[in-house]
Amino acid sequence: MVAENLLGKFLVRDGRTFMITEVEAYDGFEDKASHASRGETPRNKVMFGEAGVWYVYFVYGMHHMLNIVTGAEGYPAAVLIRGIEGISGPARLTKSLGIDWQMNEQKAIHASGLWIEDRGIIIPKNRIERTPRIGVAYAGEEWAGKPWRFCIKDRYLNHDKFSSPENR
DNA sequence: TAAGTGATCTCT
DNA sequence: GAGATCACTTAA
Repeated sequence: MVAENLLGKFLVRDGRTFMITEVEAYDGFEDKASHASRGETPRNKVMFGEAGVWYVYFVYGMHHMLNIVTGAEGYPAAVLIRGIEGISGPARLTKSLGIDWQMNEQKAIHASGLWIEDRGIIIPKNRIERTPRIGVAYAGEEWAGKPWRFCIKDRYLNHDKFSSPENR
């Protein structure tokens, strides 16, 4: 799965690099927790496009969320970047990196100012925690219960709010 | 634990 | 057009 492989890669923004520590997958037409589950709309159309493109949207009247599109063209899938080294929480992440709607539909390449680098770090399976996704209870048990959230179990990363997943 | 906040989607 | 909802955070 693509989501799991993003752990340990680096998010690069304006010359600053941050290791990705927490992600969630949203996959396919059936996934009731995904914006794509009710068909293509102006907002989610980027999820249906090519992989390697940012999907940024605005929720709760104040927060931007950063996702990377992963599926094949025509198949809606994306990974929500929920946390990076030193920062936990998807909205805090976008806020501190200055990411907003302008990044939506941009490619994750150097020219866009925001991209992902593989520096050869491999996170051992036993340091990866799998849990249900956060904040998607509305999707019903079947989909909200899917263990599609991945984070690095490392008490020395994200120690500020690392225990927040249990709070749900 | 609840309120804040506004874009987006669904239904009139 | 109106009303409900929401892949969250913060302060208490």
